[in-house]
Amino acid sequence: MIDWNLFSTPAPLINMAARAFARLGDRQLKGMGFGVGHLPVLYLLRDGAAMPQKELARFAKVEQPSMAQTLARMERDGLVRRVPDPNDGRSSLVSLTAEALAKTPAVREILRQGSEQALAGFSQDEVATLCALLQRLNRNLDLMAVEE
Amino acid sequence: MIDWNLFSTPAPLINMAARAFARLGDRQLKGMGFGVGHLPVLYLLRDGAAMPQKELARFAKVEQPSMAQTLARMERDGLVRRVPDPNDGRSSLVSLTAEALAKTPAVREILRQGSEQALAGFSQDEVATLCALLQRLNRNLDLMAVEE
DNA sequence: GTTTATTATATAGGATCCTATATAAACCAA
DNA sequence: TTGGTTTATATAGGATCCTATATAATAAAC
Repeated sequence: MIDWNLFSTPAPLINMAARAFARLGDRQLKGMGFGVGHLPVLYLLRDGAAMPQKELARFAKVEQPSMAQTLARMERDGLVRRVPDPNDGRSSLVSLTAEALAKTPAVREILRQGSEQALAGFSQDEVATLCALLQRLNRNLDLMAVEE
Repeated sequence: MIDWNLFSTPAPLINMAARAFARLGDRQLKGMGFGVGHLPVLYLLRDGAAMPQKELARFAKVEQPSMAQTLARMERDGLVRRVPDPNDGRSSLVSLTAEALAKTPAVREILRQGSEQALAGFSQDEVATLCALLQRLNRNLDLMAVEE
């Protein structure tokens, strides 16, 4: 029986960590013109690929309107470009601009350093354990979202 | 060397889990007139206590303006009440209304069930390990936030 | 081939969070 | 006591996410 305690149950701990990661990430990426919401897009289009909004939303696990807004902000800031899909008049193919693409290695390095610092004192086994437990948790949460 | 992969590093897994928890929580609490942002407030004021906004923000680990907005929405919805602090003219003491207070046991039960379902298949040891690792991670993140 | 259903985006409205800054009360030092 | 600092809230502006719904183009059915 879990007690009504903010620290003995994973959800509040995960919420705190997610907000801390977002604050730090925004702070570190700000100078380069990025925000944490851009990261899944940068990751998915890192090799210069183009893909429709729908795919980006699916891989990033955000709802379609969330991705639409993120892409609108990124387009406004010159980070992505949309070209009409020649095979589907409803769809556009999104890709990073040359400027954004050029910055992805630096973003990657910043994230690597941040992750390293956040995991200071963790053994490789502990990191692997944490990731494995989080993956199992995410699978359960995905199932709960589907049910009814 | 972590690779540029969304699933081998804790941050994206934590972000996904946090959003999944928030979606589920909002869905389950909606019928009772609550949202996930209310939870730290409900927890901290669960015994009928009154405390200033500053304390609520500190314990919930959100910035003061975030707590101010959450309380404004909760006051608008009749969930909290503010009375001027007799000892400090700048401050108000926030407490739950009788209606909100009456619902906290049901909220607690809904959260308990949700947590149980999210942790389906986890042994008690695994839950404890996950919480311990998350607590260590949060301590590191707190340190990183302080550093300049 | 027209009608209907599905699918890709867009828009509306709102919750939750953030940073930066303004305001007002309280405290403290001269 | 007055003037400067600290402290509690409030406000402004914006990012990220959500649900619900509208629009437009494709696909499927008849």
